[in-house]
Amino acid sequence: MSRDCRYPAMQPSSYARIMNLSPDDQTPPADSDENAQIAQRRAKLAELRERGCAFPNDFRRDVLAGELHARYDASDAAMLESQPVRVRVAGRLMTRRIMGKAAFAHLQDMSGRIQVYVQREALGETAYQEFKKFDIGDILGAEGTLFRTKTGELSVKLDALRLLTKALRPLPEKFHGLADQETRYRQRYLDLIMNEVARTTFRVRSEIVGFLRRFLAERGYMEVETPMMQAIPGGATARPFVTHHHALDMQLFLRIAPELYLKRLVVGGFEKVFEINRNFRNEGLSTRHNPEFTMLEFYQAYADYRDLMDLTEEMLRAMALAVAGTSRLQYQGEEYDFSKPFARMTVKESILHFNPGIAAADIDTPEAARRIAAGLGIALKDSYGLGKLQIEIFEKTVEPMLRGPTFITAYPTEVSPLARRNDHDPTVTDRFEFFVGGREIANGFSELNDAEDQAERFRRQVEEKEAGDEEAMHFDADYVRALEHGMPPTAGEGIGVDRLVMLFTDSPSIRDVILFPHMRPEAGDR
RNA sequence: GGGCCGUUAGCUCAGUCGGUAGAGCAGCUGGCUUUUAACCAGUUGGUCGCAAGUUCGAAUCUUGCACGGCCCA
Repeated sequence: MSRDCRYPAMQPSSYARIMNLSPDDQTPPADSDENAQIAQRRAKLAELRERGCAFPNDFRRDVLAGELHARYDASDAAMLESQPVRVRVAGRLMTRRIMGKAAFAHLQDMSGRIQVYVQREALGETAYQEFKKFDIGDILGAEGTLFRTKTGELSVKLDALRLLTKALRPLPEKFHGLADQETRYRQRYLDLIMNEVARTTFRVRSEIVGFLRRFLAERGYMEVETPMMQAIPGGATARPFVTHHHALDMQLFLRIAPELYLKRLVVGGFEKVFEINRNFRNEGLSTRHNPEFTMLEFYQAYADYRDLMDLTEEMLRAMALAVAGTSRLQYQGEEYDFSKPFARMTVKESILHFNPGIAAADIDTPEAARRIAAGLGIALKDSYGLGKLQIEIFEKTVEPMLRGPTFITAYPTEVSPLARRNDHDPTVTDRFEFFVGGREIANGFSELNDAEDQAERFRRQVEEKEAGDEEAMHFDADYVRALEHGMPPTAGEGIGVDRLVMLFTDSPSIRDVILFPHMRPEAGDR
């Protein structure tokens, strides 16, 4: 590695030609937030350009910071001295302490940080002066020998150091890091550079998604991808985003769920399928809702909702151990134990359990349930039947109370247009939802495979849509046709991946677990 | 959609009763060859979110708007 640039310097004129700049205007136009520090860095970059070595790409590292710590943290100073280890590391300059003719600095790469020791004597006067012009945030390549400092930190004594990428903007302050929530979301790269918590959160997210894929693949499920753009949005009750296909001159919707396509695949003979992908719902934003969010959906023929509850319990218990390393998850000051059997209750049982003042008769007729719901201050529409009233009461009084892992079963048919009716009580479906910390994490059911019943339920949804319910479903004739070809008895489930990641990373907001959460445009961007 | 809170230097934050804007970090200059929030001395840097209003005078008071946070629907 040479400390000088290895390419002959270009003439300013040729540089200007390449960059398509006029000779008088070799610096890009200043942004509105330019300041003296950025100007200084631009000047340093311009100098590098003059020398023809602004953005080299010939440096190759041979080890990561984390690997060095893993291998040599146990080696003492004498061992490192007697058996010298040469290393080439690269990373972002995060800290620097210059003491005259020598300096310490930390380089940060994807695995962590390693301290480097820069001496004028070792580098030579020219390279050392270059080093002093580097800025926090610059990307450097360094080569040297491992040693341990007086205070015991594993470090690299450098004999060569190069600037690989000039950073034009200063990083946030080293001690407090980046604290502003808005900037953390809008400029996630800064959050990731500065905050270990952010890096950990998204590594855990990646581990969870990887775990889910392996867990399902090991059990014979096949991963598939189904349309994100759909002519008829289906599979959930939600308002869709609308877009337009120009060549076909037709309206398309971003999908609100993959469900109907995955079940078409079960009809087609792919009897165990899953998809991990984005859904889009045109709703408000909150700490629990992002317009696009990630769902796992999986379907299995010759299974019912009870089989899926068992599978879910096994999945989450194994995930806790594999990802968190414990079956006791800490979330926002509460602890949830995934090792014990998960609680199971029906909707009606749970309402009675958490409302000592409500008797079974109070939620068995529409009139009584309406009185109870109104008494709870719930806004009611005339169209609400008994099932919808029960669910409103459930969501208001029961959901927030479901702290530990809990399955709720027997959802009213009225609010479950895609689920199979219960054989003994046709007013409810063979469906469950799974809750932790008062939040719905999963939703699964024995699928409705009666094409005629499905057609009837679509018709009822269309009536509600025509009555003004923008979330009600469309009639999907092709889906009914698919069912008419015969779908084996099937169970299916959706798991909200973002909410799962929130739980596993102790994140209070869904924005903390989505790399680039949706934000309103910044002022001046519109 | 409603309520409350916030927006001041690149970053983290002060700013009293309305009286011409501050610190630390970062930057710049100088010193310092085992530091680690390095240290010592000096120093640059501001559309006080935006726009109106009140006032002799507004970061500060009022109104509206924008963006964000928390809570509620």
